[in-house]
Amino acid sequence: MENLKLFDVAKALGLSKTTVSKVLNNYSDVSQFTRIKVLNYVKKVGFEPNRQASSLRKKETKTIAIILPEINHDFYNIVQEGILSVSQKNDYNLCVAISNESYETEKKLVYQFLGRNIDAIFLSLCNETKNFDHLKAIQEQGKVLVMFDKIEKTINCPKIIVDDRKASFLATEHLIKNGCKNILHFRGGFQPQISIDRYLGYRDALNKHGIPFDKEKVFVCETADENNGFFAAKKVFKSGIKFDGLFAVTDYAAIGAIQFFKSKKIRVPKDVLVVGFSNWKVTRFTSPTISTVDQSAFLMGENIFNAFLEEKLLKMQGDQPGNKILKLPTKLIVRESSKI
Amino acid sequence: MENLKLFDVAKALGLSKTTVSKVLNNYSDVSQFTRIKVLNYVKKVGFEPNRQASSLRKKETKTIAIILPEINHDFYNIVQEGILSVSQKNDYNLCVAISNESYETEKKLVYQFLGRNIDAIFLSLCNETKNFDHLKAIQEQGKVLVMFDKIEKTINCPKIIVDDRKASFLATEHLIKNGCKNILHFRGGFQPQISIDRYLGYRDALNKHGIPFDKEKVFVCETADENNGFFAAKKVFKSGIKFDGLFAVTDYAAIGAIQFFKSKKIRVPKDVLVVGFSNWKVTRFTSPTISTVDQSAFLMGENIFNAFLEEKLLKMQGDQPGNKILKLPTKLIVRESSKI
DNA sequence: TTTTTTATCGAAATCGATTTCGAAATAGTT
DNA sequence: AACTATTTCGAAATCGATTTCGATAAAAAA
Repeated sequence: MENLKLFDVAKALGLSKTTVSKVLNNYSDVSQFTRIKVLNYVKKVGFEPNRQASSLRKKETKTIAIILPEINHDFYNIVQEGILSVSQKNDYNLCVAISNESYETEKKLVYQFLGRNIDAIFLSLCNETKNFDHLKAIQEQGKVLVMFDKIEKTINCPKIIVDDRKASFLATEHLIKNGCKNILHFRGGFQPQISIDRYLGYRDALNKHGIPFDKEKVFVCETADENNGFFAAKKVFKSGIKFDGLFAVTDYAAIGAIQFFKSKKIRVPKDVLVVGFSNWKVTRFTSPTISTVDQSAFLMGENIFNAFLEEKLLKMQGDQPGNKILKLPTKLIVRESSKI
Repeated sequence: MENLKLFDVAKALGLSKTTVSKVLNNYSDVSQFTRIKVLNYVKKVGFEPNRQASSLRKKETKTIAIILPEINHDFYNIVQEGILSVSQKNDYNLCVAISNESYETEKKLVYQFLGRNIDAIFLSLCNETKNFDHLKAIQEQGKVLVMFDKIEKTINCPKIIVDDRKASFLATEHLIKNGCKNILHFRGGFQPQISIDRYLGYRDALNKHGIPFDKEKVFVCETADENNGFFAAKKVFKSGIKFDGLFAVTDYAAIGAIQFFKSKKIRVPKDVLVVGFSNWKVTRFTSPTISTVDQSAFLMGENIFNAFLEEKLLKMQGDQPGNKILKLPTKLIVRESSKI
């Protein structure tokens, strides 16, 4: 609480700054007796070494940055909560920044954070990011990069995602098992991996159950929001394609579609079963409530931070960055929109 | 992008570190000629002074912390977005932490951040916080404190809120003007100011329109979430109180109430008009869609950061912390739940 | 021309820790 | 007892900037 300095502590104990600092940094050349004396005193007076001075010398800021494409987003919020739950315990600070789905901003933020010597960057890519030099820069500067959710496979770093493909397979299979024969898929853009994987999972399920794939039933929702979903549904409707199920790449796309269906008196789930993706809070409150895939976001957050800790160890041993892809389990949540 | 140091820049230009640093810090004792030479070179090679070294000397970290009661919360998300929109421009970093509505955590976080010499703390209080010593500590350490949303009036610092009382007055008046004579109010706890103000706004409206206040019609929803709203509605129902309108302290309380009403075939808005508070995303997607009060969260975020900048100026002039309360405008958003 | 101001620069001290390296004391070996 | 090895500690260098203060040169005043 006060503004004690290392020197004050040392003087009070009749020791040198060096020794006190060594205790605090777990050096071995301090006697047990002295160590305990120091620790007790430090605790008593609540001394904490000045962060800036320490960082300057140790080249470690105990601060990590997270760059998100959007902030008002249930999934990312809970991921953040998960990270904070572990990072706060480990005495790390978390700086948040938003790229707003803009590559330029993303790049700028990365370099900005590098200039501040953060220890690591946790990143979920923008949809439009195609150049990855800024990511390489992170590693060239000896900082840790952990990617999650929207990742880039060609970059060597730990990656935490959910098994989108399998989750989408299960979601689609759920529709099939509930009698759907003509299942629409509203997919995301062609860029982010998650969008591709969800599409592939959809196809996997059709395959397994011998339902012929019909590319007329797949619609691209670039931003995967409610308007996108609404207009995709409208297109489907106008084209006269037969359908009795919909697997949407996000909950918002599903919501948009359902809004359109309502406007045309197409009943959900009577006429068409709908499953979304992400388990956004909203889906519990719409009517009908919407079936969806829960991505265990909190768990993802915890794993992101832990991956960072592992990576730090690797680096201390002089190893190259790890390249594990951790695929977390998902859970299909069945609600009214897909209950027959 | 490189790891240049002040010394490298100085050497390259045939100057001393001192002079280069002076240019970068706008000292007056540098000739125009030298100044331009330095600035050009610095820009060319992209030199940025080491943050930790600079902070150590200047005692300014260009980092601010925001402590929120919850994170997965539309209002706080957008406030955060607003802050970031200005802070990123001003070259500040924003560290986020969550108190989880726990006083102990809030206190711990404050002291933790103080230990890291952040320049300011932006804080929305926990509902349970009754002791404010940790807030005083912020100011005693010469750091800036800005409170918003859930504030404590007795602490001297800039405060940014919306005019909860007036907004609630307008929301309630809207119900009255639409014919409601028996208006319920689901209020928050007795602690946070916003909860009190919303309650007072409700009473103001009744007063103005000559509707007698009936305390039987007010129910406390401590956590103001959907369960709270549900059970409050249940209590109302069981008690047999007559009602034709509901003004709820939060959108979630409103949602919970509507869910209960549905279960009892009480129709919204036919039998009862409902208005919530906060304009959460959800309210656009429920059915009926829910009338609510928009709090201009983004604007609040911008104002929080600007208040910090002003405060910094005051401090430089040696003045005491300001004590302005800035009340931002709100907007009543009428949707299906209160349309007759 | 001499003296005083003013403009411009840099050497060195400083911020507050960490780390290197050597000294002193103690323990262990022959 | 003499010598080596091991503990335990602290003086001083270091991290990379900022700031103080004094030196020099140039301009202004006498």
